[in-house]
Amino acid sequence: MDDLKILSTNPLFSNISQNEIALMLKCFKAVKTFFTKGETIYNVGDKISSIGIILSGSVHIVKYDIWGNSHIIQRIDSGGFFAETYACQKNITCLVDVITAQDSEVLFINADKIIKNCPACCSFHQTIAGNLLTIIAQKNFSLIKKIELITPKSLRERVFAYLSQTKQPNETSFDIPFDRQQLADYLCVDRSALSAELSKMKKEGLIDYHKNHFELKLHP
Amino acid sequence: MDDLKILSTNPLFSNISQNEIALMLKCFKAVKTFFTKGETIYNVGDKISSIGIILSGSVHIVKYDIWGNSHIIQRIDSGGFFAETYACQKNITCLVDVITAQDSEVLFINADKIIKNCPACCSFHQTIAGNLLTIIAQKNFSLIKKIELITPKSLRERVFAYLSQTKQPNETSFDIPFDRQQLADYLCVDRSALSAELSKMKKEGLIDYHKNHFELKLHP
DNA sequence: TTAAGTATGTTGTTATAACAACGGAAAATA
DNA sequence: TATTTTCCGTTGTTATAACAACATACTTAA
Repeated sequence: MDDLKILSTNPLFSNISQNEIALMLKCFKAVKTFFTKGETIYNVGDKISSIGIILSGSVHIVKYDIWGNSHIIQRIDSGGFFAETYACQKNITCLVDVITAQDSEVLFINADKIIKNCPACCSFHQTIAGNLLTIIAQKNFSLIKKIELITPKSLRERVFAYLSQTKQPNETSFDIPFDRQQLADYLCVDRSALSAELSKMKKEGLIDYHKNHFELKLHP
Repeated sequence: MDDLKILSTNPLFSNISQNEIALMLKCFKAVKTFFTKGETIYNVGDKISSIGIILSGSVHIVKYDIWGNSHIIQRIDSGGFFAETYACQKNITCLVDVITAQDSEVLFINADKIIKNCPACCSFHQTIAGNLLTIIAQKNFSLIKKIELITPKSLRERVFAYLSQTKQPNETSFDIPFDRQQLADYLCVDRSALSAELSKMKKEGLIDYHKNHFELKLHP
């Protein structure tokens, strides 16, 4: 069964064997549902209790602005999952739509089933609960770093924030994984303005760089 | 014992009685430690495995910029807790310092103890694990909303983002909990610029407001 | 090698928000 | 009520980044 192979690559099931996964899906009463392209899986306003894992296909997370225009804010492909933030909380309603981008198979797992132990108190049950916690904590961490990046108003501060996040401790010289346009998108600034600021910083002796290789010169 | 009363107000222990809390602390091998004012609880670079709950006193979360200047980014008072994001992940190191702002008593609970069930498989153990998950998911949610607020570059878009986050569905008229200065801080903009933009939007017929009461006029 | 295409840097203009400074209204206090 | 303080809006100036347009490498393919 191919589904188990896909699930075994999912961080939710890391350190759990395919045999154990199969057992858990029964225990969780997980439900596999087929959606045709363009179908809505979750709606704005929904109360959500299940995490969705994409077995095949892909979905879009769609957000509406105040004028009613829709914007795709995220695309999740086969093997990915969604709604974990919602499913772990009661009393909140969904702020986005989840819509299939193609014909898709989605596996739903009720978050309560993960949190509450089955009577058998099986060891892999603890593992998946811990995995879920770690996943959400990781997302938390990356959101915090993102906020640190875009909170500063000035372009120079954002560049410094990014460079200090990216560099390893005790290293001043390092490569970044973005080209200029990607870095500009990541920092939510204009590319040419970024280039201009970078070369200004180089002239002032604050940094040095060549292509993707950067160096911080903090004590000139 | 006053500690139990403080803990029972902590969201980590919601729906758990004081008697049960007392039992759990033993089960978790929770450690209470006294720190004098100015002592460092966690350092940048630390591997962290325990959540800290403040029984008395308060702590500062301190972040260093690239020049080595320190900034207090959060203050946590008695009853609050910290390091939950770090304690739920292995393989990451702490990016901040945690320093006591006054003489303080802190209770440390190893996150693994919460995740992994005790042999007794007690019911309140599940409750606290679920609480922890909910807390982190909630934080996640509020971080996402914060990012939505500060991602738009223009002041007007930020105002719209805030108003649409704050209004109830199917309501166009509502109160906001901030005065102008607080709202400006929340949106990371200048107060007078915010006032100017708001009155421009009112002139254009997009919104109406009086003090804290706002109305969205989307279809003029 | 030449040609085409892409990534990056540079310059000048413009829009926008920060900032400073002030005036008036409302609220709090005496 | 009188006085002080706080809050909010307004105006003008300035700094900054977006934007457009172009120049210059560097890459890739013909």
